[in-house]
Amino acid sequence: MRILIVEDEKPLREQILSLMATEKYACDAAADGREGLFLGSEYDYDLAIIDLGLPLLDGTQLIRELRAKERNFPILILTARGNWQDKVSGLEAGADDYLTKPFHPEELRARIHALLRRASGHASSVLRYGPITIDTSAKRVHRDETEVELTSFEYNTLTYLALHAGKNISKSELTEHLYAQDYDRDSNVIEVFVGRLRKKLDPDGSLNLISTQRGLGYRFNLDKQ
Amino acid sequence: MRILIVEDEKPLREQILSLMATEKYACDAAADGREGLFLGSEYDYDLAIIDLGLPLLDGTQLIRELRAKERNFPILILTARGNWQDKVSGLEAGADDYLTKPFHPEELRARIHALLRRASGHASSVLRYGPITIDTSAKRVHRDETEVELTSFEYNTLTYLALHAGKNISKSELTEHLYAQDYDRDSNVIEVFVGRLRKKLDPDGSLNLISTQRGLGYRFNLDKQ
DNA sequence: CTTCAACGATCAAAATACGCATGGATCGGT
DNA sequence: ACCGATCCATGCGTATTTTGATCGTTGAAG
Repeated sequence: MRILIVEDEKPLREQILSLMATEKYACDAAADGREGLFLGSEYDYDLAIIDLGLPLLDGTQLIRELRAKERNFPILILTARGNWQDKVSGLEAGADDYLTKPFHPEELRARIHALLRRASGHASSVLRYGPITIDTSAKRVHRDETEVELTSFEYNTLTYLALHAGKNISKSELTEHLYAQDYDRDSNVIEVFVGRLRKKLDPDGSLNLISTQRGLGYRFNLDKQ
Repeated sequence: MRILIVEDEKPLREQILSLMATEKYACDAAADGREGLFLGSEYDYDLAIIDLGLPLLDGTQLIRELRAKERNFPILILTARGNWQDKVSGLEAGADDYLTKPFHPEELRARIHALLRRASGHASSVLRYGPITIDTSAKRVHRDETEVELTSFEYNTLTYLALHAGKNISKSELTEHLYAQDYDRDSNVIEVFVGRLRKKLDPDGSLNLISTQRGLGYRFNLDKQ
């Protein structure tokens, strides 16, 4: 999952970044509205966290411009306590949720979870695909009642593929969503991780868990239940 | 739009109901959790507003049971001021948003807007041409319910032709769009790929899927639906 | 009606690109 | 410094793409 953070106050920005890091999300950060607009236009994020009070380009305006450009990822706005008018204008501009500063880190974590979950059209935090079960809040994976130990990259790769079950996901889409900015493209990390996932989750290939569409990408083949 | 309201305090319930009425939403109201569960299981709502502190069946539990029954409409929860733990557990149970009581009516209106917009924001990426179906986000092609496996060049050729259905597309236009830089002209790759597409998608020629305009190019013959 | 030339279709072989497994290097946390 | 996680380089096997040769079609001219 790749997340954009637009926050001008450095301490808060750093705090959010480190929180996101513990969650193993790939993050890009911008310190003002204009930079945020640039990044948000450039990349396809899974979520954006935007402070409404921003230099150079107001948060509300930033959201409007992003939405005008068909950027449809969920947006969580941060507002100073007390002025609900801000929240309302932000939501009307196209944000999906808000959080009042100061906030409890745990709450931010929960809101982000909820937004990402909702954006992928899944209500419950446990995803079930036949014998494969992914608990996104505990970040644990089971196959037929027995837990499968995954590293965080293996987990992220699996989740991204599973959330787009049935779709062909290109390797570049995967790297874009699993890694932060500028990543060396000519590497075969993705192939390695897909290989590991197959070995761990479907050693004998009987599930045909992840199939490769040569030249197009990978596809997660189990239906959500 | 049909909305479910589960709120035990009558004055607040009435207030929400009248607010919804001004928005022209169709509403059902329940005064306790059990009634809410009954209504929520029975009908397919577009959104639910649920107070967390409910008699007979706790709000969090109610949400969990609804989600377990595959009720995937967005849920907005109402909580008493101050205890963010409630919100968190509600969101983890499968809610999408919350509002702290007391709230400003204007704000409730905005949140509901945002949720409904998000829920319906599923722009279909499926192109349908009679029996031929192209899912551009999954990069998969079907003819009459059965999937047709295409290689990436076959897929690209098909999509370009389909997106310009009814028009004559010259071979040079195709090469220009399918290949990066100037491509060796005296080659018959395009003919080969058109041939493959015809064979895979319309083996007996009954659809007249792609006709050739001698000297002009090719034409995709099905109308978009 | 036949002939001819230009164009397109088809096929199979050759060239290429792509993905996979493997093992070792490097990174990062404890 | 250690250990596991992640990343990278290599070579191999194979699906895909490309090519070139051949054959079929078309439409116009003779």
